[in-house]
Amino acid sequence: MRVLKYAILGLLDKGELSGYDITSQFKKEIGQFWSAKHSQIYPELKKLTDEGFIEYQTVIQGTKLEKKIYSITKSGKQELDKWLNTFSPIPETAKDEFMLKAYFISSMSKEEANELFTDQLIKRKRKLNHLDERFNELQEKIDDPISFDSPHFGHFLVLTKAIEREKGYIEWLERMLPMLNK
Amino acid sequence: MRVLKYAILGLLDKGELSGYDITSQFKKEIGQFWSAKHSQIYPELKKLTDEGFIEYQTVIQGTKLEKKIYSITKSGKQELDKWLNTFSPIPETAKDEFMLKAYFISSMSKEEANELFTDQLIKRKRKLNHLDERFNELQEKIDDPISFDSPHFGHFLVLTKAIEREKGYIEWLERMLPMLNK
DNA sequence: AAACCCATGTAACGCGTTACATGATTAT
DNA sequence: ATAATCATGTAACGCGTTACATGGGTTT
Repeated sequence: MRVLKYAILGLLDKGELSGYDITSQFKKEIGQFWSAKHSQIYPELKKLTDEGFIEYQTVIQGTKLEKKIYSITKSGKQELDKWLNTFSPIPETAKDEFMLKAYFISSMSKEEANELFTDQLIKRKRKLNHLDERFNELQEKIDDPISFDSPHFGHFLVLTKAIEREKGYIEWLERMLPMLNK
Repeated sequence: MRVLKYAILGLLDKGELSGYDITSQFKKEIGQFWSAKHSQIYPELKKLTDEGFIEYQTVIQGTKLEKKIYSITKSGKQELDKWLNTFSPIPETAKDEFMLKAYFISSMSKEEANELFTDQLIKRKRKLNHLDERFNELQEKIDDPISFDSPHFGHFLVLTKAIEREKGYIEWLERMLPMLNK
């Protein structure tokens, strides 16, 4: 399916970026739902350039350091739009290693299961706190209430969804934990 | 990380299975959170046998059809327990192609975004219905209320979590949709 | 007879991570 | 000076999907 291809096209449609910048983006906002390492990104950028979906200018940073600033082409924008307007089926499987362990709870003692779930709850709560902080930072940047036209609307969507995900996890863990305590 | 290794060990710790049976399991209960195709399972079974974590007997079905019934060894059970008792960090990224599209909402028109979100909502509701049906089927099999000791507790955990996941998705989509309508 | 399910395997290819490799620039 | 960050690439390996390949058993 080459999702990375579309992830890069989507990022470049927001603005010009270097390979390094793209790597950085995957560590931030969209990183909750998609990411890739630089070792995968650089070859993909080369491929997309060969295919004519993106192009670049070489820029000198300082005196020697070269960087390539990529931008999306008309052909690339068309390709992106095609993907954005494709309705895909929901994946059968959303892989989650913790839930795989949970499924095998009959292979654990009650104490072991309790520790596993408690550890997961702590980590999910910590993650929710981090996301809440980021949401507060976003709130300060936007003209409340946010709307479709805000340049931060995409960020708002992924942040609220990630927060929903963690809250849902926490709620479920807290609902299951009493069954592992007594 | 070889998660498939542990998925197979976990399944075999519940009972003896053929490669075909394991493939079937991934289409059912645990399929919401982990799965693999038979083309990946058969080589992995061979590898686990070589490593001494599982073993098999050949059984004749009918007159000619051979199948291999696998079971976990003591060494395999130890390996499984080690994994079950390892606390892993929450993954930074839980890949979700729909959310990647959502992040690129600024590349869509309001109408396109509305259609995308509406389509997703319909699909998530349909999935929730299927999961609810499966939950009702499970309810009939168990001595209500379910407890840690029930042989269906693992199934109960993954089903309730999958239902929570879909409900959370639906709730979030319904919260976002008004911003794409007006 | 045909369709569907049971049953096992391999081959080719693409996706993704870790490690290898190098060097410039900026902040402390 | 030193550490952190910016910047780009390749190599090796493992994971995962699609397709190729074969055949037996059961149900309609």
